[in-house]
Amino acid sequence: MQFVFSLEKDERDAICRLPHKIRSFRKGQAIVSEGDRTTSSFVVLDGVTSMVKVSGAGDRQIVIFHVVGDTPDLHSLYLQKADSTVSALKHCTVAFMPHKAILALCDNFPRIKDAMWRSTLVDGAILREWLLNVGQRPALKRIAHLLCEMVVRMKLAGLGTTSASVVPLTQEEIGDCLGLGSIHVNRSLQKLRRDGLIRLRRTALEIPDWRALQEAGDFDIAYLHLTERQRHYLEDSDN
Amino acid sequence: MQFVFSLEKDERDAICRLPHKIRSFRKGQAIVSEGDRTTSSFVVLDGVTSMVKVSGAGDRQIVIFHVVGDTPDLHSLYLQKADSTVSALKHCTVAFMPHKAILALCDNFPRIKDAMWRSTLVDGAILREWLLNVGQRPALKRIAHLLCEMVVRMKLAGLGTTSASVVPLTQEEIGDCLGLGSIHVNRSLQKLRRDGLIRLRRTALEIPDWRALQEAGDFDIAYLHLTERQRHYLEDSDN
DNA sequence: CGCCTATTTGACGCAAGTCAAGGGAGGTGG
DNA sequence: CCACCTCCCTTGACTTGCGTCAAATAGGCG
Repeated sequence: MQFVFSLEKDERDAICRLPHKIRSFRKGQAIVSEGDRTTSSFVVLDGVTSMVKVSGAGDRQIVIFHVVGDTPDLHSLYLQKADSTVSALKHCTVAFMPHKAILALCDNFPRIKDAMWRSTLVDGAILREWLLNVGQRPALKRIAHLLCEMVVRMKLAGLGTTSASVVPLTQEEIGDCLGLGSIHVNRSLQKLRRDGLIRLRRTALEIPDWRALQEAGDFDIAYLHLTERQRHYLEDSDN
Repeated sequence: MQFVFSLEKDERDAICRLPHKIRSFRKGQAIVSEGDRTTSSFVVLDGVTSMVKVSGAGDRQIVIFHVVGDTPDLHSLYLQKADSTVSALKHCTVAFMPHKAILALCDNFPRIKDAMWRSTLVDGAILREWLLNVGQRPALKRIAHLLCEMVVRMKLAGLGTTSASVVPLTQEEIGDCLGLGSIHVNRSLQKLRRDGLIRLRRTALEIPDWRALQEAGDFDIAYLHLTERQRHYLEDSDN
């Protein structure tokens, strides 16, 4: 997740010099489809992407989302065939970089390779927490938890703060993240509002009491494995 | 997952020459606990391990299991603090290898590093499928799916076949994998039996019709990202 | 202004959870 | 070798969180 920021200037420069092709995607458009064999990975320059899997019955599960600076399909470096679809949650622009160039870069800059590996490991840690969330927590906590993660990760990407942020998901999409129906999501959100834990109007989210929401969502930030630098960034920008 | 088998002899030898300490764990014993800062990773030599997360309310979610040849906590190489607990599902023996030695090995044998990275990516792919399973599929399919994955992965590890295998989990543990209560697991297993999809007596599992069970569980093996070699191994040993 | 998509509300049904109480199979010790 | 103990598994009765169907309302945006 935003692994770039744990690197030194020369390393970041090297990444920027990678051959790349910039493309934009409309909301809902697929960037990589399940079953694809890709020869390049991409970094999100703007917008939010979701990784989705579909069951045989046609039900959709969003397994993770990514924001500016993230590299959603880095795993395609080693896993030939995509096992899920990455698509744009809102209008996105991304930069594709050929696998070959990335691998060559990794050879020249071992620390970049390490940072990339680490970033895929953090995605794994998020996945584990989501599985706990979906498997064990009741709807209200699930939603609160998702909101917490979203706010933190958006803030790390320079979008919004802990007290005022944006939810780039429709209620149906929230349901697809959490294994809930959209109607139930709606009613649960209303309860969160009634309890004074959030104020939410359309996509604008306000959080009157950040600590209270974290508790309601059983949210412990540890699983995001933030670096020293990221943790400071969070604290410093906390009003 | 069993990344060793995609390597050449000299590479495997180098891994075997790693300094290591062998230890055994009783069923239920923790090998790594959430919050631990470890300085070594381990490979499973015998038995089955589970990675578990616990919610604030005390509910347990098994997020992945590992069998002989797997390296459950390779991610500790880059993520200092364990975000989940790894424990023995049955009596286990494992070999601990210091991080330093592993990293040095990675420098000398880049292909080992790649294989290790890849193996953590496959774990991620399994996680995604589990999230889909728990989030979207009804209890019966969830269980059938889990059984399918278990049988395949055990078989790859040289344990059991597609038609006769062993389930190293109690019904309660199956429930913890799937976000289901143990009573419901019990009733669903009975339905699978009534439908002739499985025969299960204690831990001994027989599968009369492998294809039928796969369909019942909406199981598509693609997400395991088997190597050429693994795929051949599966086919060759099919009765 | 009017269409389209997202949110909201209501009524009803069901899959899965919970509580409580047997039953069986292995292991252990006397 | 039997008796007991301890896990698991099984069964029954009841509850509930969440899903589903259907229809109304409310914002964006062309």
